[in-house]
Amino acid sequence: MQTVLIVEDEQDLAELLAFHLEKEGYRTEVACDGIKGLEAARSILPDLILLDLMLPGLLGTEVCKLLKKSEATQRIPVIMLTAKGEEIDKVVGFEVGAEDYVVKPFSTRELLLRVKAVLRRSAGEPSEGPVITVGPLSIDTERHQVTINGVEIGFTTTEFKLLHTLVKRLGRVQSRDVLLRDVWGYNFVEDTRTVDTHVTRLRTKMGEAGELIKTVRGFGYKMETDQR
Amino acid sequence: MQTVLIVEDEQDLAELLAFHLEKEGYRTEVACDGIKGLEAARSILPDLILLDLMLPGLLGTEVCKLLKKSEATQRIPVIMLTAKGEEIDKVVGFEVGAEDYVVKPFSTRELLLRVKAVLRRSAGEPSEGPVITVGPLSIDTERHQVTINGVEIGFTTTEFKLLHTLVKRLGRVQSRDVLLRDVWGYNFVEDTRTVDTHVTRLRTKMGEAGELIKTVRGFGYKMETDQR
DNA sequence: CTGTTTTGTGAAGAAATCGTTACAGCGAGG
DNA sequence: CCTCGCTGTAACGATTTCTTCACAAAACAG
Repeated sequence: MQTVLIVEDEQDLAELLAFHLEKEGYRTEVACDGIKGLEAARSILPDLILLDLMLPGLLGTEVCKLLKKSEATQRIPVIMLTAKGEEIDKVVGFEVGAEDYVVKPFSTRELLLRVKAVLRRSAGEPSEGPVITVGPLSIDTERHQVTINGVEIGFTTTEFKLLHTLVKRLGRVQSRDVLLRDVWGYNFVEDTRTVDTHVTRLRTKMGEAGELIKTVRGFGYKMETDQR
Repeated sequence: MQTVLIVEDEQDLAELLAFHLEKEGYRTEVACDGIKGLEAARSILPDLILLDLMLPGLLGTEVCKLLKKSEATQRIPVIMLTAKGEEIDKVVGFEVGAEDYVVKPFSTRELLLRVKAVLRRSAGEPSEGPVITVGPLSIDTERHQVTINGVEIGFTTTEFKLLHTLVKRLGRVQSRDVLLRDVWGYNFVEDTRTVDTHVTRLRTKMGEAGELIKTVRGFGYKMETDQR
């Protein structure tokens, strides 16, 4: 059985989360501020942490950074809970190293899906460090720097986030919907070519490495694994 | 056929929703206030409830809480309809255990998509992992990849969905109607050879493994279990 | 064995998706 | 107030993919 640590100061919400997660068969622990969250994480070593961004005592982002610094807790995946308008950019840009994030108010369904997805994944793959490399492409999430064959390339914020999201989910197809939600923060959109346009821009800037981004017709895009 | 209960006091909206849902092939029931909604839910046990937040008589949140308390209705998913500005911030759906929520004014399309998503999930194909294997055939839904004896084969969107559906329901015959509904999203169709054509293409691309797809004359197609 | 129904299949027109370019709005920084 | 860079949208082909249709093949019933 897997354990989920919930770090959230609104008691109601924390309880609800715990309720739903337990209904799905997870064991849960709750901590109501940043410090306690950190302590709890270190002592019980949960399989996943749901971390509120706005916390009394110690901000969620700080907690997350600290977790990622320590050997013991480094590999525990973190899903950030953010209110709309809070500095999602930082979380997404991944100066913080969270696996995923969800914007409040969110639906039970969505959160549970993400929890499941993250847990399923973390079973196999090691969670990566601050620098991710795919073939000739290397992206440093802390510095917001991308190099291809050692040459640094300038990307805009949106481009970087898009690229990062694709790389982070290496090999897995991301639908336009998902990308719009995770990169752009749109909650619901019908039919836009925005993603396509940005992919084109990415590919152009990436030169040859642009071919790493593969179109999956009818579904979305994915970053090619370099193994071949 | 699945039933959706609509609990909404604005008659116009309720009718509009009912109309669209029926067009999509669902049966609908309408209740115009909280009390009646609760009664209806208990007597007809719908597969899904669309629940307005602001209801005369009994607030939507209360209705939802009560539903979740009772054994019989506990598992019925609820989608909350909330007006903008209503205390969504309190994560309306959450405190009360709703599966999802939609903010008014919403597009019909959006609502329908959510309804489908929720129902699909609760109708529960066994929540399979990302990779399914049958004999020499292996399909990875996350990567959108199919391999036969280790060799990757390219499938188009529809082909992939069709194959996935057949594999998901291993050994069970799927009628053309069902396939058209689940793969193509068509609701009412008469006599089309589209499915046949696609099955042919699947078989061709699959080579020897194509024999795994069996024709059940007069009924439809099924994916053979590999034991023999 | 024969007639009838159902399924397989190839080709061609119809439709959908995607890549790309151009452009206008917006905001930051001078 | 102006300029410049970033973004999202629209538009237009170019392809790819889907659907339909016609006919062949196979299964079935009597």
